Amino acid sequence: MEEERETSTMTCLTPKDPLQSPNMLISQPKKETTTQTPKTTRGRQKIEIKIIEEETKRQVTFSKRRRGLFKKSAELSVLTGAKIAVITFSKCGRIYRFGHVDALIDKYLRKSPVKLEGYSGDNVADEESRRPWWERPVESVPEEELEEYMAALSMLRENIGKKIVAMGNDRTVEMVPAWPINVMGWKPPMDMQNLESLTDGITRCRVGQNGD
Amino acid sequence: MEEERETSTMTCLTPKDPLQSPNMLISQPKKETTTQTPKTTRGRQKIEIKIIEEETKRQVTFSKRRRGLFKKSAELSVLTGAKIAVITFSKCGRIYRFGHVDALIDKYLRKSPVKLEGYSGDNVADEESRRPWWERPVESVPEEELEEYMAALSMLRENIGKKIVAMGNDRTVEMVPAWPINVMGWKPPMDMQNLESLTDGITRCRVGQNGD
DNA sequence: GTCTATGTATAAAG
DNA sequence: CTTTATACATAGAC
Repeated sequence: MEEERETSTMTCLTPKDPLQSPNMLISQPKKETTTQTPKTTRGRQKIEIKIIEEETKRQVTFSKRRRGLFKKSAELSVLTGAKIAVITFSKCGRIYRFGHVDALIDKYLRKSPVKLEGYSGDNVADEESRRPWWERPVESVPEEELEEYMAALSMLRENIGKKIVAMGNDRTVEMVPAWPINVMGWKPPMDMQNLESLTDGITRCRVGQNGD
Repeated sequence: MEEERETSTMTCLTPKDPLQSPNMLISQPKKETTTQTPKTTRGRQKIEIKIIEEETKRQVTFSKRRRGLFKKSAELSVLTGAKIAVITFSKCGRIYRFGHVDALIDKYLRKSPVKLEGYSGDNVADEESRRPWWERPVESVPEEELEEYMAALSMLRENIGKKIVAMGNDRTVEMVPAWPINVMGWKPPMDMQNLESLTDGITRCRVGQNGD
């Protein structure tokens, strides 16, 4: 059964060869048999890694590949004992999660403090503005400022994380950058590059060694 | 160059065939040539998805598969325009991240409120205990309570997220559970099952449609 | 890190 | 959803 494989694998994969004509595969009569197995599909086709414009096709791909990604995550998790969280925001607005995202986010935020940028909260009523913004009751924050307020509160929280780290947990290990991979011919997608970089303050951090 | 492929691919993959003797592959002389290409490796071997006990092997696998996972994440991201964040806590304590984790965590926390459980803060000095705990200066929180304080602050923040949702952003889309995949014969790893479930309060949420 | 052989994911079609 | 054929990931050895 495997006998012919050897001959084939030698010719099957030649990654250096750019494959000049991908679709000539179906037009070639391979055997002398006249009933040459009508080849129901062309099999998995090579695709370029760029945005799939066609809506339906994109959704199918998203669905298939998200499954695959989560399966890989699960396997990696089991094989190596690593804890993994994956969050996916689909283009049309759905969130898909893998792993105990909330628990791991919590763990992550505690161990990876980021820079604090001030939130002034100028627009609140006078009677509240005497207190620092983060001590004011949530209700006094104008609705249109809520998102900004939350971001600031988030950073406050992360700052506390920094304080905790400073308090003695600051044994360090290296942290890889957000885009560690360097696939040939591949670059980070534009929309990711454009996101604000909250990671500027992150260089090194430590997570617990025991019970990890 | 591709001509021989057809003959080979027909015999290459027969997933239904359990492959009764995996190591007979190397002992079989495939051709009549006496110099039968000594088969330098056995190729990729099938492995069971369970913890790899051997330290070195586990680290190699972690490293290879984490790369693979990040590459898949990048491809999915580019192909479908999805935004993806992956956090990996290796067994020995390293954090590896993919994507703009912090920005997406922030987005995630804003859109996915979880239940608030009280943090009483009983141990603070008297002069501060008149204010609600979350309005007290961080410095007044005893060091040993900091972690608990942070968790509570986190939940407060998420509660604000809930308020935002209630304020008119509550168009809903389905959220999948943390373990959506159902691979045959596969179950979530024990250590993930044991993590506290902060997701109890999460059922549905909405993320922005435009500019997403 | 690289290489090889093979297991697995998945594009296209039903 | 399932099937098919093929592209791609990766286990094992260096």
